Amino acid sequence: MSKIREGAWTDGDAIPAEESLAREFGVSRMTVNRAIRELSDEQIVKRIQGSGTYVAQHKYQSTLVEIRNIADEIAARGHQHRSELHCLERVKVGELLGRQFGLKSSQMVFHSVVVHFENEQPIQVEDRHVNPSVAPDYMAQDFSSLTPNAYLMRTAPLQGVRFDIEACLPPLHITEMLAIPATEPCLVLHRQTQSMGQVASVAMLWHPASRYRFTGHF
Amino acid sequence: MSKIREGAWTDGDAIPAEESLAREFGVSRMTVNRAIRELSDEQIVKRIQGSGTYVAQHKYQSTLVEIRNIADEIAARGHQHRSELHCLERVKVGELLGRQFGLKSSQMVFHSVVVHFENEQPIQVEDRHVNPSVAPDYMAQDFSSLTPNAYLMRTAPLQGVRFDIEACLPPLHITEMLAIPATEPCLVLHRQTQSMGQVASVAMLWHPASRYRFTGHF
DNA sequence: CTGCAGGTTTTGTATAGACAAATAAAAGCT
DNA sequence: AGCTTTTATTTGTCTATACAAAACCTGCAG
Repeated sequence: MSKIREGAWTDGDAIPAEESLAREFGVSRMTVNRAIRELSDEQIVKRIQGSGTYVAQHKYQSTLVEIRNIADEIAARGHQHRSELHCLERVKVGELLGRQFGLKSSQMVFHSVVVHFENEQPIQVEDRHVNPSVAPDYMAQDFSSLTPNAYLMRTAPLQGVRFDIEACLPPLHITEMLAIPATEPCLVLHRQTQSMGQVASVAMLWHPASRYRFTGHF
Repeated sequence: MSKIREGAWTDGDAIPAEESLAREFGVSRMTVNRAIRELSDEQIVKRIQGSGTYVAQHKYQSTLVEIRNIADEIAARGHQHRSELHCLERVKVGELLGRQFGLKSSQMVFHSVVVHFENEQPIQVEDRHVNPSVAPDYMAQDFSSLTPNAYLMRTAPLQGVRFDIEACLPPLHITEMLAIPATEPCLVLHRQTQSMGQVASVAMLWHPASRYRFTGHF
């Protein structure tokens, strides 16, 4: 019953009351209520109890990119996923990373580098540092069968994520792992996850520009 | 009536039927129905007509990037926005773009190139093609005071957006407009907007890697 | 055992009615 | 006029009922 969408009410203010709409369309008020409530959920109209409902002028042009676990993403495309562990070690966190973790620069964290393949083509280098107080058994995992991401997800309840996406010319060792020429830029996703009140993990995800893009629709 | 949220049903499969929940909590089935429908909207449970409702095990680690109008974005940072019109013309749409618009390759579309500045530093090249049947007055606008984006938003009701983000080494004329060296990659946002059942606009937004990133949190 | 038919369960949707809560407008008082 | 009180309007929520649609289960026939 939402033929109201195409309705030419496109303006800044009021639309008829529920009761009159119900009479007009020959349906009950509950039905109109639900229809309008759904429009309200979609930010298309704004309802004010006691006053009326108004069409929302903003209609944000906000489009959204969804960022998921790389293994799930590849599986959703119906492709084959494989990963290669290049490095798994304990290292000093250092100054810059220490600030992100909220640790002293001399403290130790886990560090892993995993290359993810989609149909045997390298598509992501996952360079990750993990807070040992959140995932003490990190070093004992078999990351060829379970991605670090999936392990952390099941081990530590995710509380928050901060991330940003940038373009970058990759350093040499990244170009080698991705098997790309040194002149090809990368899409880099930085992701910092929080769990149990601490920074659980700081990851840099490198994707070759020629083989990867973030995509979405609305 | 959604004290079901904290409920310790956290598992992979089924929860009681609406009727039994209604009896248990002493409310009507409609109320239970609405409560569960809202949980379903939030992807917390999955409902299958004729079968039952199941708690969704995924609980996606989906983090979201929001993409907005560049002028609003800069204003939100408290910085000064200015734009420079480099090109405004009618051109043949060509084959590749024609497919995106759903037009024959000989038909004409509007084309504009605008450079956006944040605090007098070039931060985005907006290369845009517009379907004249959606915005016939496009050429008559003053794009130094109003961004093409904002004009289209107010002229044509936005129905859908498709986009993707990629890293790219820019062509020469882009590097000149952005005042960056030829070796610096760009973050490119392709955006295709739909309005009134047609493709209204196809835009390529070029950002210098050193001065721009998409960012978000959750 | 297999396959089909029919009945049962469960969600999806619509209806009419009732009351609460918030806002807006009108009336009344000083 | 300015303020308060009352009244009306409008949305928010819940109830009890009814039927449709999809999935599941059971029993029967072959």
